[in-house]
Amino acid sequence: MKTAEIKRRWLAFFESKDHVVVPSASLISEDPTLLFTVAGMVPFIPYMSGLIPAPYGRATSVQKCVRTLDIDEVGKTTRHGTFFQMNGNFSFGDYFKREAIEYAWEFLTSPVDKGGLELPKDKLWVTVFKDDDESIAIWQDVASLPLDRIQRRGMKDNYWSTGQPGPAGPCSEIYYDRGPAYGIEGGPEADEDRYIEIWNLVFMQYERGLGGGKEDFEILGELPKKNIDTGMGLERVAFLMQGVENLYEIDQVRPVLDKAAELSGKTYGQNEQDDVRLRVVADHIRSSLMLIGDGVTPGNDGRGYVLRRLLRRSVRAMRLLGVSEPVFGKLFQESKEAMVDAYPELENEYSRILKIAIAEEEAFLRTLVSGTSVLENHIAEAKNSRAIELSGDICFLLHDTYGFPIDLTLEIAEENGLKVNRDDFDQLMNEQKSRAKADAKMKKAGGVDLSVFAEFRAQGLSEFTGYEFLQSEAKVIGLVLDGASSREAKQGDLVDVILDRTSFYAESGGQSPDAGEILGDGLVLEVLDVQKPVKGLITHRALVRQGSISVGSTVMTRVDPTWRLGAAQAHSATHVVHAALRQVLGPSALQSGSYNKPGYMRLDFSWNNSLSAATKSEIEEISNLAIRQDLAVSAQFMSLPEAKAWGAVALFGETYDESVRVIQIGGAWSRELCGGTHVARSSQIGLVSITNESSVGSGSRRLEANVGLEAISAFNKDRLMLQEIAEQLKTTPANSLEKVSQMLAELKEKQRLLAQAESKQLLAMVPELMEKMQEVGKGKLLATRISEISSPESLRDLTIALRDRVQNDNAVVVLCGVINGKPNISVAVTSRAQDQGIKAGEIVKLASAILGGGGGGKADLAQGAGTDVSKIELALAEIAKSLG
RNA sequence: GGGGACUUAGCUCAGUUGGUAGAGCACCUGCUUUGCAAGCAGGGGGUCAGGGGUUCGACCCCCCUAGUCUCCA
Repeated sequence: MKTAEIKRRWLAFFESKDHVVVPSASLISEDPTLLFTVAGMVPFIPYMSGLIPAPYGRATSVQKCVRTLDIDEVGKTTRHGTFFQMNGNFSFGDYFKREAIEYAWEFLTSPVDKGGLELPKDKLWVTVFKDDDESIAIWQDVASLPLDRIQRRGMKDNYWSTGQPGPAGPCSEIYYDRGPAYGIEGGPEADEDRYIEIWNLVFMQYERGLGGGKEDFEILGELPKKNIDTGMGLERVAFLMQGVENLYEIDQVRPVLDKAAELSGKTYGQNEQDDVRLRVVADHIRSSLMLIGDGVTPGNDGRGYVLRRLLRRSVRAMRLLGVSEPVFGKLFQESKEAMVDAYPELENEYSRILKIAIAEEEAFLRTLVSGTSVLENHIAEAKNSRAIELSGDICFLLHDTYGFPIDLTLEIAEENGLKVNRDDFDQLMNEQKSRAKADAKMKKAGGVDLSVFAEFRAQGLSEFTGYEFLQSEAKVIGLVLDGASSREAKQGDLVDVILDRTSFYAESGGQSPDAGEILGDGLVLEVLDVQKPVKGLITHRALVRQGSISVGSTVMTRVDPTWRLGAAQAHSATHVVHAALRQVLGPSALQSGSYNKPGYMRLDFSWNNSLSAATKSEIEEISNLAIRQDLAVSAQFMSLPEAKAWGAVALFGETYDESVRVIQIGGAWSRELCGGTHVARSSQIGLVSITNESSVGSGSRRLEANVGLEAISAFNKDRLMLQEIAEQLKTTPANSLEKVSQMLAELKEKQRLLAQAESKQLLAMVPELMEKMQEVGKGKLLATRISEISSPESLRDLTIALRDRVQNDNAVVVLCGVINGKPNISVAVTSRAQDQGIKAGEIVKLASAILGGGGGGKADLAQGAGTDVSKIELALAEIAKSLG
């Protein structure tokens, strides 16, 4: 049975059992502490923990997941994949153990023509928590399983909790017996490779307290609402049903593996090491495809870095298989075709996905080239010094600084007959890891407890009136002082205010929060920040200026109209610039983040090269043209599929409800899903002026612009500056540029002429100075004072010129000159004199000490300076004496 | 978020404990020669990313800023 077919059956089965079918959430987790959606239940966590009331009693989903913790195990085992799909059914205070077990058994064992999977009953085993007699009874009753196929296991295997206070409970797992060829008898307790876990049923029934980790804690009591959370690994079931050996050989993955084998000329199944590499490629390509599809772009931190690693590991594995040409085009094509049945949206996204993948492949091939040359240098060096191994710090340097993978270092070193000090490398690697971890620990201390907001959220959603109104009458639902709920806040308090409705916009979608006041009878609060700590709940962080505020009272929210206009201008400008950007660069230039506040906007987007000045001007021009055309800006609510059919741009990492808000500027000219506040017509934006374009890491660029009045005042500032420059140059602003380049050219020419004249002058002095050359001891010495010299460089050049005249003799040239009122000395020694043990550096040291300063140099040339001009003759005499 | 590194001629890059800024390619001139990266001789081209500091003296050491690469969390 095809993987996509198992998925369809799953959803149909639970839909028939009155479950709401919830589409897979994005791989980009809504929870900021998680990089990715790592399990099927992640999107339901707020409902499980009670933070937000569940909108339905029972639900089902097939959730895309990415987990990279065991990335090094990929390809080596049957069941470690970085991308996988988790089939789940969930109950929020609705059904419990009996139904959960009944549904699971029915789905697994009912005949194919009845919508089930028809797994043979005698191959299924079950584990339960050791004290959970209730579950055992249900299993016997529902499935008529003999007791010897139900195994009791302890806390470690069959008890679920998050590791922290909150819901917890026993679980029951279903296993499939692959048969005696795969291991010993004795059930999952004995061999988890023969008996493969396919489904985990979690019965959340207790509230757990503090305590160490996942095994040692106190049970506080029963949960008021018991939940069911189950997860069936889609890939595992698929590989069992498809009669293949592991998850890399299922229909959604195998074609990539085959293509990689074809490209490398390898035959799968002949060599274990090559097989692992082929599986790594197949797994990583699929994960990358899905991640890019959900809007992740390669980067050097967070999610982007995980994706980059997956892509680069694929390139590395291909290279170890003997392929060094670019291959992503072919591999991604296979992966897309294998996945598109289950995820049709991949078809539309594919050209964007491929572009991003190929750009990363090219970038990595470049770093491999430069890394290879560094490695070759070190190998040559090691061979020259007859070393037998490459040191660990060189391998670490290659990995850490040049991004050159250790496996490739090992391979290439081996080809050159060198070993690698792997222990030192691992040690350095661990040091780097603990550094980063220690830092993360420090930063994490600032975590906020959101539970205080859960009770307010349970009373309902905060209504946002700010799209239509700047002011709203509202009732005070709650106050939070120093993290604790409070009845009242007095003058001077900094308080979080929760209202039943508000005209204040909370920070989201890149738009900064509204500023303004909350007013009441003798009451004035200055609103400093507006946030949504929990989905659906708006809090106002405010300072009580006058009077006091209490729960239950009626207040008026008043947004500062000037602030709001500025914010709306900036946000609409962001949409306009985004549309212009895509018009110029094409649809792959997708916004990856934004920030805007009155007068300023910032837009991050995926793109590989810096923008030329012409491109920037073009974007700016299109933006301002759209502003001048006075396009209508409208907002309307519709379903997500409707919005997508309209071609509205959805931004990744944002989560959208069933009903989404689409902002249009000039109809189809710009359509984006957005919850922000906007101007009514594009002309109200006034002006957009791009100030800067820069990189935020490889593959990601940032545009910044001034908006409205800010743009005009920035222009004014520039104009004033240009005027001042023109005045200084005694010309007009229009002619300033020409004047400056003219002046620079002139200056350069003058400097050139000056240097020429000076060197001519210096050379002219040579014959005269040569006459002062004396015989001292066995050699020649020229030690004299120069009257006219302008710089230490000239003094040096002259010294060298003189030495060159006697370069075949045993000779020393010493020149002293006064520069800026200080005595300078320069000494040059011919090679024959150096052979006699004469060192220029020592002569300078001797002289500069007499002159009251310092100096030094090498054997052939040295320079120094001092403070006492009157000592020059003495110093020269001492030099002559020392050489004589 | 934390670390490592890079930025030198139009291009690719050397520059070894701070003391004369270099090579190859490209360019210009001349000679030789008429083809597959031609040869020979000569020549032009540098705010050593920008700014500050230490020093008699900084491409080199220290600090800041910008751009780029890279690893780890």
